[in-house]
Amino acid sequence: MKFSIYTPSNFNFWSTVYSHGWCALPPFFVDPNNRSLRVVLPDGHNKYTALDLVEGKKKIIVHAEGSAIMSSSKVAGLSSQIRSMMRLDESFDVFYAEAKRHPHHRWVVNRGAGRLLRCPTVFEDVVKMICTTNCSWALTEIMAEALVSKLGTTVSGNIRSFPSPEKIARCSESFLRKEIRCGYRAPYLLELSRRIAEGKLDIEQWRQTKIPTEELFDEVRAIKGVGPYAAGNILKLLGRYDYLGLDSSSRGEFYRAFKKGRRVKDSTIEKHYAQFGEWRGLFLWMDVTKEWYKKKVPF
DNA sequence: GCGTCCAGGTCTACC
DNA sequence: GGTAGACCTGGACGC
Repeated sequence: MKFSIYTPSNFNFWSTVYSHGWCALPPFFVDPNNRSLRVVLPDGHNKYTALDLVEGKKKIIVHAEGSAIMSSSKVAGLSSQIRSMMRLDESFDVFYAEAKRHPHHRWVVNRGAGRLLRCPTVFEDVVKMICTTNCSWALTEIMAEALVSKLGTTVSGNIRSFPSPEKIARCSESFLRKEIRCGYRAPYLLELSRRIAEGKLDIEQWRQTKIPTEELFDEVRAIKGVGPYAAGNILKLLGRYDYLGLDSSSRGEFYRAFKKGRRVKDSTIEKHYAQFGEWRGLFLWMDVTKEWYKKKVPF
């Protein structure tokens, strides 16, 4: 079975898929032969649906495995999750208007960049973000792969889901350290998962909340293992771009692009991006990833 | 093959 | 409020 999701005129499928590293972390899977992105979406209590997304003309074509007809309510639920992941319901008009004003950023408009792919759940985004801290990207991939292969639910064949908070909450700290290879991050992931599983923390409402960004930043920072870098980037996935979320690679890219490789203080970087107001974090990310669009985005 | 060193963010204790 | 050291892993490097 297949169905379609119509997209805004300034949406670019592959620029969104390759907007950052998430598409390389399971259960996401980019199939270069079929030019598709596989996603695994939660679908009720401990049930999951695997879907292949393909770029269409002004739409995303969604292929579901098998020929069984889905109910309209199920299609609506899956479509809603995909719209959220692809950021289809957020307005980027102001962002693109600002990008047009700066010759250095006109490529952003032409490439349809700016929408950052996110996971079906905030929980998956936060866990993966913690797994990016203080390690190489290769180790992040190892941790994500282990979470899915050892704790995920089998959907079909070798396709597995990202584990639920309840599934991680039932693990021992030593299992997370040794089998998932998340080392000292184990107690952080355990505490987060247990608080959510016990109903003491609801982070899924972060995508809808109207509270000021500073307050939301403090809430995100209150999670153990989430410092300024991780919180700034989690906020970007929540549609708030007021924080830069600097790490070694984004600092390095700034030094290279604007200071001829010379190191400068973070406050200098912050001053540079202050001109972009509430979009500053996204403009920083555009500068960090500009070269990706020439090298990494295949389509 | 083995040992050592380093890079990568965050937390905690201490000043 | 600022700083130092610990946390853990993979990779690079020298032997």
